[in-house]
Amino acid sequence: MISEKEFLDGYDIGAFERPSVTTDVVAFTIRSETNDNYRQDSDSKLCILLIRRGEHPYLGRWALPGGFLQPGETVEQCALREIREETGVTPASLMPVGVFSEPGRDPRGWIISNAYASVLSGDAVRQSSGDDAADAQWFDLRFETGDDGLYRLTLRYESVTLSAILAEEDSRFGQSAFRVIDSGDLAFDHAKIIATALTALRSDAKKFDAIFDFLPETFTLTELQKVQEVITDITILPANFRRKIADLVTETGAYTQGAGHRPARLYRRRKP
Amino acid sequence: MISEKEFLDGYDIGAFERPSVTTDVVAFTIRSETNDNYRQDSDSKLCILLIRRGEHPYLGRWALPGGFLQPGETVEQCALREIREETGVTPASLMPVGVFSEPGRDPRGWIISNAYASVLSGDAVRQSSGDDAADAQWFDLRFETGDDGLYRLTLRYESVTLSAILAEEDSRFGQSAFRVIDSGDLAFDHAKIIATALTALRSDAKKFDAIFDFLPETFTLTELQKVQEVITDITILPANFRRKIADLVTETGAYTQGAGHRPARLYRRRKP
DNA sequence: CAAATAGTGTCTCTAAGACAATATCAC
DNA sequence: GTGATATTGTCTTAGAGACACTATTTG
Repeated sequence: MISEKEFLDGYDIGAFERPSVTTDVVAFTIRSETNDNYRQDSDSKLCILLIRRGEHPYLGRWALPGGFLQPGETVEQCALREIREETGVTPASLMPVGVFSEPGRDPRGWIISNAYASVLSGDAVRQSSGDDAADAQWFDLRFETGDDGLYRLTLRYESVTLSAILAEEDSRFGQSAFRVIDSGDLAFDHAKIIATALTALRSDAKKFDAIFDFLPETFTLTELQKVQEVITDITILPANFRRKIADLVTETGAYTQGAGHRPARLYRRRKP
Repeated sequence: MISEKEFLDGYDIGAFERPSVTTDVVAFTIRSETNDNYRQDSDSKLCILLIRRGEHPYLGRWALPGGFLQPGETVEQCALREIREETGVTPASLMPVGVFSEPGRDPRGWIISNAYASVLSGDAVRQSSGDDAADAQWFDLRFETGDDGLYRLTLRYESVTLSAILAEEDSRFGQSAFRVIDSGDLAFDHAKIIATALTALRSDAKKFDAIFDFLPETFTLTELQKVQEVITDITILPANFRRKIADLVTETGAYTQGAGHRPARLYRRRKP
């Protein structure tokens, strides 16, 4: 019998065929649209970051930011690195979405993807944009059910519109799985990844889990509520929302100014 | 500019270094202990399956069942295959636990693991046991917090006791992360995987998500309640439990027999 | 009948939802 | 004052938890 050291010295890790491992990130942010009424607060929209592919395969198509896992890093570190490279911002949160390993999902060969969702504060994104290449863009996102039970995912940036159709496969353990019926010109199986990530984000937002990360350090309760509503597509009465998050925030003592209406208290997330 | 076909024909997927990819499965079941009182119902315990390693590394130590991902299969299929190979049973559920990719977690080299939790009905396991090798055993499982905020994971099978110590790292998005302080003789980072899987199972059990899979097709409400209590370690009054699951089950019309006390209605899970 | 589990009715309390009312700024 | 948002109070209702009580079997 050989020792463990002898075994390891002689171990050939290349004896088995290995897949390539990538990480894809669905980076969410919320952007406000300027309003013509100086008194009215601006509208908000949920966006995700897409990259226009500069090489084969899917040359010229839009895809999620992502890349190959490198030796010495964890998949989480890889995801953070990708986001930083594309946006210059380190995301506040990184939420696992799932592993996508279906054979044939990448024409280059055996490639499995670890998908993460991350949330960037709209503020941070606005400040660090500019050095962006024109092939990285934030797309407005909509995700709706039709009468036929199918889901329609619509991504829009200026004149570019991508529209994918998906069917819900099954949804055990809180996680939904989707099947792509029409990829709507998105690269790879990224329509599926985006749908899965959004579903995960929505269920977290219901529990107030991810919503703080969309906002800067201090925020008003109305801003916070709007974040939740934009994500979940569910409106709730302000009085009730305030009661529910009361324990998760603390007052800063400061107020908003010059908004054309009554100023609002600024809050900060309370450490639990 | 070359075409996509030309690109793919010339693509060398081996140009980058790749990790090996494995799947590890935490297979749960519930076993009942025979009681000396003929009237009293048997006690139940939560168990997981461990395999005694027959080769380096960690030769002779206990480890989770698992194996390398093979070309042409998804990680979920790989997990199911591993469970089937070790138990002869196809699990009712397969729940993603996380990806473990920390450098150095496997002495053989760069190996990342996709962990799944699965639930087997105690019935099915009992029927198909016997052809088991002696190196696959069901261990009783306990997982408790101490006063110091550390967690103690205890696994026991006959005279073998494995006892690991873990610290909770952070717990965003409902998923807890643990750091191993003492692996308690478990192979690799499997103490961490087990702790993470159990935490995930517990939170699912609270929502009645996984508890049905522990039982055969038909069951009594008391059995169902006991399953939940064994997993979550939280007891609840029978009257209240019945109210809460009322919508998730249907009566079969049949009753239990010969239990030394009043017979119980048999129920079946209601398809939603 | 005794021991043990099966099953029901109902009270209380909390939290969610609905609604109404009041407060405060910029212009 | 007007238009907008901010903030609070309270009524109603749904559901969780606690308790007390009744029902049914086997030995």
